[in-house]
Amino acid sequence: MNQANKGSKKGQDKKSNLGLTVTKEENFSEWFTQLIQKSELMDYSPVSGCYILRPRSYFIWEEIRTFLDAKIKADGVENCYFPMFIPESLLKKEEDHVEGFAPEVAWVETGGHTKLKERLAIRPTSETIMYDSYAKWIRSHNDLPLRLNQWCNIVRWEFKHCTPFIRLREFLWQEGHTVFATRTEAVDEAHKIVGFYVDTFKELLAVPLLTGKKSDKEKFAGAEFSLSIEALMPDGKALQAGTSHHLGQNFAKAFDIKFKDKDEKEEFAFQNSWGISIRSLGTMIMTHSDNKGLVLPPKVAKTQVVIVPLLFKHAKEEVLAAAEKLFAELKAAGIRVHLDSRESHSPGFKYNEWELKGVPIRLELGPRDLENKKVMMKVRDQDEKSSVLMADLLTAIPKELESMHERMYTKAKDNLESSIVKASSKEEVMAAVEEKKIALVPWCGSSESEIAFKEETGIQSLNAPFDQAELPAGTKCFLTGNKAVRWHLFGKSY
RNA sequence: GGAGCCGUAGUGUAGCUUGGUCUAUCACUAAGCGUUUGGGACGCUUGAACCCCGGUUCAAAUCCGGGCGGCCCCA
Repeated sequence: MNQANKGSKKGQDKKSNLGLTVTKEENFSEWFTQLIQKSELMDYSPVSGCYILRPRSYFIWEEIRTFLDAKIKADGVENCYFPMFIPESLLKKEEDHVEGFAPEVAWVETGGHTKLKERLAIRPTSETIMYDSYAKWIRSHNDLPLRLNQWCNIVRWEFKHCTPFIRLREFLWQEGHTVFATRTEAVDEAHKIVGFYVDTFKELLAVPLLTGKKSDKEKFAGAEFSLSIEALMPDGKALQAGTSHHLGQNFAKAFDIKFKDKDEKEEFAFQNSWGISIRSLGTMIMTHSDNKGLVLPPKVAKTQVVIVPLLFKHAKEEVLAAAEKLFAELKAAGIRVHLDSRESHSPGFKYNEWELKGVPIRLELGPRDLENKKVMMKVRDQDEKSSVLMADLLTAIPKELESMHERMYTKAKDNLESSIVKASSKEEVMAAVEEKKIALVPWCGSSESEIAFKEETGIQSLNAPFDQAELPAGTKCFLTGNKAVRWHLFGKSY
């Protein structure tokens, strides 16, 4: 590497490369890269843009999946699995859709040594292959609604620079594809799904979101409209963390998804598609972590509590026995606990290591503590340690985990809210972005104005917030000076 | 879509300008043993590297071409 990561930190051993060697503030992207590698979340693979999810991060994805899966199933969605290969002819059925995805589709052209008659796309998203089947399955209004979801991987061959968890060539996601007899039902569902996503991010990841409608330029290829959840990262860039698209009858017409209604009249169906991806992890990591390493929301931490026994020669046996007893008790209470009784490392080393890995609570147990029937407790997002009676731990720990989650969410929410500034001109928007903020502006919504502005400044539309304050009569668009039709968020985006 | 920088053990690096003395530097790390352990312990021992392909040359980590990969800036 170069100078960028040579920067040493005061208060830290100058020789050690074990911890982070840059701060979040001075070099955000280097900080992120070091963080996710050193905390053993992720590693690079031999293929550019394709990354390895190690157990510590895959666990988080599994938790997200379990949580959201339960929500959508309770709402009536069923899981399924479609093939990852899509014949070229199918992919081309909806015009806007192909046009949107064509530049980044990866193709399979040979099987063994034989050239295929028709090349196969590796799914960049599954609308086309799923709707081909939907057309066969849906005959009558009795077949509706059809609400399927799949958890899978997809491939989009990005040519921009890839970033682990954020922009990848292959990634994990869920994609829901639903079909309704009426527009109202479909539109209602599209909004309901956004609510599920907001809950998931809040309850599990402690990440607050901006919910709203995408501009015409930024909407999904082939959609009538797209709803999105956006998070704000510490470098001032917004990150689209999930989307819920209402497809209207566009795909139904292209794929001939028709049903007979009660009057025996044939109608095209109304559809939605919606998804969140592994990107949610990137959002969470960037939002909470600090210069000591990861800070994991307790609910998704693979290890919630680590016990570090202080093994002095004179009292090793007693301390170790007490630590093992404590470990067994916490485990029995359903807490994900790890006992670090390695004798090859000093306690200080272990403290730093577990902080780097983001473990929410550390318990230190030494001879002095043992005498007093206490342990030292350190919560990851707090500076001070506290001494807790062992007898109180089983109630204290769940409480601490809960309040840590609350603090993380509140801190992120305060930051998000203070980062939105109202603006009424190009210059004000640019100034806001310069300060790592995002701007709420009155806008006319025209794609031409957005394209030109993005070309000039790199600033784009994010979404139009659902809770819209009323626009004062005669408010002008911040770009064109024409009549503004809504408030819209603008900023830099990943 | 354009411009630039870079690629040496697991990590960070020295060496490249001016080819040879490189049997490749230093630190961290890893493994083993011993002494240690309340915020990144210490000693000894042992491991481990020139991105790939081609070219120039008596000789390539070093020069040239291509590829692959990484970083970063602009749009």
